[in-house]
This record gives sequence, structure tokens and C-alpha cells, in this order.
Amino acid sequence: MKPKLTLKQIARELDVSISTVSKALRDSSEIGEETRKKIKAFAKLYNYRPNNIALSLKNRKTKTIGIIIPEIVHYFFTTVISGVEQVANEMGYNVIVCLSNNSFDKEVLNLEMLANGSTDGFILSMAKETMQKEDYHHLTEVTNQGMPVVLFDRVVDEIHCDKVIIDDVLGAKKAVQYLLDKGSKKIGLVSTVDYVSVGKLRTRGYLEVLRENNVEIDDKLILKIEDMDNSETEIKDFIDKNEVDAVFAVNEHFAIYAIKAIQEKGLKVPEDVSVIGFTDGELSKRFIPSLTTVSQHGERMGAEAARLLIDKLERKPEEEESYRTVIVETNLIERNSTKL
Amino acid sequence: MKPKLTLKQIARELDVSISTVSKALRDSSEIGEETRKKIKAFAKLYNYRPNNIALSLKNRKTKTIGIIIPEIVHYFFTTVISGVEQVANEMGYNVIVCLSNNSFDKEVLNLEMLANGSTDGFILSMAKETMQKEDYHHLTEVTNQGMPVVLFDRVVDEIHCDKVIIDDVLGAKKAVQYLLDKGSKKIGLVSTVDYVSVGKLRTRGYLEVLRENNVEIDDKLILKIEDMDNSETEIKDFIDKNEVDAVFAVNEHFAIYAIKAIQEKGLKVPEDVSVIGFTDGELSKRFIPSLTTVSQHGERMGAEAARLLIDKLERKPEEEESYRTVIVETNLIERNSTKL
DNA sequence: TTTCAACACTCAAACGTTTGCGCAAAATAC
DNA sequence: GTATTTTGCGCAAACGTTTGAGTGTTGAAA
Repeated sequence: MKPKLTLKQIARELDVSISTVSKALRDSSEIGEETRKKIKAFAKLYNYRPNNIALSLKNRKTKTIGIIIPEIVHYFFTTVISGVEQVANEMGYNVIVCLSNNSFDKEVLNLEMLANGSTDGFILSMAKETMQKEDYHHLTEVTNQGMPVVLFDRVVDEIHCDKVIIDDVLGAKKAVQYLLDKGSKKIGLVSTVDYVSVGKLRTRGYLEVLRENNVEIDDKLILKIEDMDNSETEIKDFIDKNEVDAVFAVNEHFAIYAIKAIQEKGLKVPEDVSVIGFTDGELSKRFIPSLTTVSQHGERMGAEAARLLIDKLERKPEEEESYRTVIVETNLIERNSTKL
Repeated sequence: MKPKLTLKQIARELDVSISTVSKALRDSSEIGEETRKKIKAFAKLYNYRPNNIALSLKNRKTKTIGIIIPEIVHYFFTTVISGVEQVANEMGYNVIVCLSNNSFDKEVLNLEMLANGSTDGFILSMAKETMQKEDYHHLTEVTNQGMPVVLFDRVVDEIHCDKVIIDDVLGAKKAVQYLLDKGSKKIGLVSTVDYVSVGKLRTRGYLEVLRENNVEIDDKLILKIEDMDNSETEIKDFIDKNEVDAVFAVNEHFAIYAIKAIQEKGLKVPEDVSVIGFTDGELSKRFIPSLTTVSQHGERMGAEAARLLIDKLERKPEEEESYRTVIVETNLIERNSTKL
């Protein structure tokens, strides 16, 4: 058990000063050829690596970015992390992951914890509770201290920072237009309550397309789930009571609950009813029938977010502030839950 | 944009020395009542928080643990992270997540990166490539430096450290015994090649139970998948060619490919053929029919791993070294892919 | 021989903390 | 009034780096 080599030890061992060692290892011209070689050889032999913490303190940057997400046991978020990680690692950054579990308090705690020197900046998707409370002081505080923040997916206008989102309205429009094009007339919508921004936006897309195509909007065909834990039975009720020839669901789970309900009603997917989901996860790919979905490209979002953040971090302070919002395109992935 | 308060600034502002500020904030009896109150009030007002990096350097501990996993877009690993995070946060630790993408080189890189002061210890599940190469020098090097490591799931005997695993043999035995109890006679096995330790162990469990029950072992009923990318067609072939009344698959995906193949063959699950999987993920729960599986309790494994690690970290150095292996129990979760 | 630049190296400060020790002034004891 | 203790605070070192300024030695130019 050898406790990690430091510059000081090398210096003592080789009978030179600490700064000589440091400079030799960084190929400074101040150090003579011979000494430099000797020091480098020694360092290599004993596998010297500079201490990151000391470097962080000196340079006032940690080369670490924090990512705070509502939950990790969730396909979309894992793909985002994956994207962040890839770009971050390429650029020599580490990634600290924290979970808010959709709790406002834990989000605040995590942010405070990491803001005290542990990370250079944040990538964050807001907790549901935070969006309900509309309390963003913890975020503004962090940005006020000069730490860059990139928001993704769950985003609010009140916070001035870089953002990475998808065009939820457009994504929904693509999906519903597709259903109309395939001949569907009565398209049901399974969405969430409006304070969840994505639910609201996707609902708007649904409504817009119907209007653009002069299809009458029937409020009875719109279901807004309040209680996530009870979504399965709510959806079953909805399907049982209404006659639809297509369903657009704002996420994977709602989509497969809809399919279950439709099948239990004695109808077939996609022959009798087409179903489209949102967010392309494991479930969509493997389910039988596999789901036609609007893909959300989490990995790309993560990569974009990381790029935005690192850009800010490595920019000279002279350059003026400006905030960008990157919109990642959605695609409709055609599979077997919609008729051809 | 105010750039973060330090002890030095408080000291200057209040016209006392840095050490006085530090001591006052830590309620040292050396500091007079009045000064202490004044300093505390000031610190509170301007929301002083000690700099973590400086503390890390001073205390030679970071209160951060690193977790390196083969991939994150994978239900089991996310549940593990979730478990680690929970315990770590409770104990005041942060979690750095790194992905090896099953690559030996990236595992080494990540480990080196984090070992230079960024973390106090590691929780790790080995990359597939590492297990093939059987090269563990990067791990032994880290443990030699006195950094605790906890291995989970993919584990090897060669490395001396704490471990968290499930009893794969027993889990498999439970599953196969269950099938036998329900009257299955010809039980197929869909496993992986033997260098993946879990595949080997689960296969052993399958074989043991059959022997214990005096059921003849038919090698034709055992499929070992070589190429993961081609698993679906391999499984389809296997099901088409063999007559089985039950299938035990060593993971979720294999299980649902088996179900697909069975259904395409014109048979019904579970009426004609029962299927049991391993690892309880999203897919198992939502698939139709939902899957009977051996649950792996990732969250519990993560929590155990975190506890083991933090235990080591906070133990006095005098106490002697000893390594524990925690075996997390598996349960059979009965759902709809097996007959009642 | 003196002067001065070039060379090769060391010193010391800084990043933000914590903490043992020293020291002055005030409070107490004699 | 002096001697001693107590109180309240500051100094400086340490954690492991980097880096500008300083220093001593050499060799060559004047």
C-alpha cells in the first residue's frame, strides 16, 4: 500500500526543488536537459499523476460537470446521460450525477452541494415539484454566481440560460398528421395535466393539426391524466367509453396501456385502431406490436447540452453573454402499431 | 454576478483574521461571544458556504464515490445507481458516474481519471472486455493505493475487495424448479457463452435442478448465444427446431424473443409454453403477457455496495482489513408468462 | 579583468481551508 | 502593585499544485 506519489516526494528523492520537478514534467525550457530527463524517468517509473483536487483548487476549475435529473430509472434520461458523458469525456470532463427524485427540496440540496466548488457548471432537467411551485431561486442563485447552467427537456422561460429542447408541438403535429394521412378520423389523445409542460405542448400540437385539417375537435376524445399511479385504469375507462380509430399518447406507457385496453375491448392494433406514442424507449421497440413513436433523441440532447455547457466554460470572460436554445429534431419512427 | 464568498473576504470585511472567521463559524471556544455572533450573522447574511475543493485538499478526502458501469441505458444498472445514490446522499457523499461502454480501455481511463484525488473509492461492475481479457491490473493498482473498491454483479475472485452479488445459481434453480413444479417436462435454456459469469452460473443452476429432480438433460435444449446482435434469430431458430413446454432465459430480452418465436410458431404463452426470464425490468412488467422473472433487486445491491464502501471509508485505519461478500436474495415474481 | 547575458535552478505566493501554538491584554490572585 | 491566569485573537503551516520573480554559476564579449 503506497500512498500516491506527489511532487514533493519526487523532489526529495531526486534532491531538487518542487518547482523544478513541476517544471520538468511540464517541459519548461527553464530546466536543463539532463535534470528533465531524470525527473521524467522517475515520474514515469513510479507512475506519477498530478492530484486533481490540488489542480482544481489552483485553477479554480474542476473539469467536472453536474447533471441533475428527476429520476434515473427512466429510459429517456439514461440516454441523455449517455450523450452528456460521451461529449464530456471527449473534452476531458467528468460527470457527477445527482437525482432529485422529482422533489424540490432534493433538487435544491443537490444544487447547493455541487455549487460549492464541486462542479464548473450544471445540466439540469427540473423536478416536477419545482415546476409546480414555480420557485427557481436556487437556479438563479447559481447562475448569479457565474456558474453556467443548461436546462433540457423540462424548461421554463423565467430562467435565462442555454436550453436544449425538442419541438414538442411539432413532434405531436407530425404524429397526428401521420394518423390523419393514413385515414384515421377519430383520434383520441392521452395526455397529462397542463402544468407538465410537455403535456401541454403536445396537446397543443394535437389541437393545431386537427384545426389545420378542418377536423372537428371533440373534447371527449381528450384524456388528461392527473394521477400517474392510476393511469392504467383511467386509460382503460377512456378507451372503453369512447369510439376511436386512432390514439396519440404523450408517452410510451400511456401508449401501451391504450393498446392493452383496446385489445381487451376486443379490437386489434393496428387493424382497428392505430396507436402512436412519444419517446422512443425499450418498450416501444420490443412491445408486440412494436410502437410507432415520435423519437426524442435523448442522446443527441445530452450531447448538445454538454457542448453548450463546455462552450460556456471554456469561453473567455470578455466575450459577451448570450443564451442559446437548441431544438433537437424529432422523427416519426414507423413500426407496427399503425396501419400502413 | 458575485463570485462566491470566502473566509478571506469575510475576514477583510469584518477586520479580523481568517482563522478567527474559521473558528467562529465552527463554534470554537477560542472566539469571544460577540465576535462569533457578528461573524456568523455576516456569513449567514451573505450565504457563506465553505469551498468543497479546499476542504477536500485539506482533509484528503472528497466525500465523493465513483461508480463505473458498463452501460447506463440498461434498467438493471439504473436501479443500482439509484440505490447507491440514495445511501450515498444520506451519508453526505456525492456520486460520480462513469461509463465503460464495456470497453477495457475506457474502464482503465475512467479509473485512472478518478483515482487521482477525485473520489475516495469505487463501486464497479466490470466491462465485458475486461472479463474476457482477465486483465485486472488497473483495479489492483487502485486497491494497492489504499482506495477501497466494491465490485458488484460482474465479479471475479482474483480481486480482493468487498463484493455484492446475487446467488445466480440459486436464482436459476428457483426458476427451473418452479417450472418443474408446474408440470413442465421439457425445459429449454437460453443462456450466454460461458465467459460471461452470470450466464455460466445460471446455466449451472439449470443443470443442478434437473439433476436433483432426475430429469434427463438434453443438450439440444440448451442454447448459448454467442453474438448478442444476432440473438433474436438464433432464438427463433432454436424455438422452431425444438419442442419445449417451458423456456428459462437468462435475461429479459432473450425471454421476450423466445415468446415472440413461440407465438410465431402458432403456440401460446403460457398455455402451451411457459417462459421465465431473469432480471426484473420495465419490459418484464409491461410486456403482454407480463413476464414471470427472477428479480435481481438492483436498488438493494446498489445500497449494499454503497454501505460497504462508506463503511470502509469511514473506518479507522487501525482496524484490520477484511473483505465481505454480500449476497442479495433473488425472488421469483410470478406473472402471466407461466401457467398457474 | 570586468561586465553582462544566458542558463539552471530555487523561493515564495497563491488557490481556500483548518488548527496548534504564540502572544498581548484583561482579569484575577497574592 | 506585582505575579499569574484567563480570554480573545492572530500567525503560520499544511494539503498539492503552478508560476513569476529572484539567485547563483557559467561562459563569452568588451
